Amino acid sequence: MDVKFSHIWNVSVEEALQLQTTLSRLVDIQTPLHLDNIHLIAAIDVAYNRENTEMFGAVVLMQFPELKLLSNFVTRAPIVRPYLPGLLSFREIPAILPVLEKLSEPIDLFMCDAHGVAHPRGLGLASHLGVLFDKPSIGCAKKPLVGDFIMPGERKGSTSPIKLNDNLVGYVLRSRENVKPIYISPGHKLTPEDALRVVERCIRSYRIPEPLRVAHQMANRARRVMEGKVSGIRIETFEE
DNA sequence: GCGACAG
DNA sequence: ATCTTGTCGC
Ligand SMILES: [Mg+2]
Repeated sequence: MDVKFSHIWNVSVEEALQLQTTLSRLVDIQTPLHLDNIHLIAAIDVAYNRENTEMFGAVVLMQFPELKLLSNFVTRAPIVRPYLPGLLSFREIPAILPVLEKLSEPIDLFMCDAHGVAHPRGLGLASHLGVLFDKPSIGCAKKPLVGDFIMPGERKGSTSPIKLNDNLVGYVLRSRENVKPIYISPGHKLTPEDALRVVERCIRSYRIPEPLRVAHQMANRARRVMEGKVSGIRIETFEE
């Protein structure tokens, strides 16, 4: 899979903010998505080691709408930037970029554990990734970042709009009855309603949509398996 | 100046 | 995000 736009990642905070503003002009949340043409979803998540020195990324390919796990790709990368609210994409995208560029499968849509346009400058991680690869993307976060909204009803399926400066940027969705809701916003190439529809169809029995739930598990599994190892060689330590 | 603040 | 066992409620 090739990127449409590419830019350096080791930039200063000021440059990162400027890049977001520039790239946000390319974001499209107007063009409707034809659900019938969506067959392959790539869900992405990243896990960290306890020392906060390494990231383990997972890209899970799931068949839609059957939600059948097709494949999983993992990566390992050093943490080079601290976490700053609003700049998450500059920290996590570099870790998974290598895998995505090597993928040959025809990805129809990205689902990310982050926000899309519900972001201070309209370019959350999901939007950033969507623009770079020129593909539809959805942001599905566990906590709000910006925007105004009221809590949806306690019943599964209840929703409430998220507004940012009078603009609709997403929906809060109660994916499970009496359980904290999730925050959905389009990343790129689909509308807020489309993003909500896709996520709703990805909810199986848990709060987190199946693709992201599995990606989260795979990222953590990769950490368990790989951390402590060096270039594929198992290192064992024994006490005196 | 204060509070908010994805992962 | 990560550190962690039991406990309460649906
Ligand atoms: Mg995550």
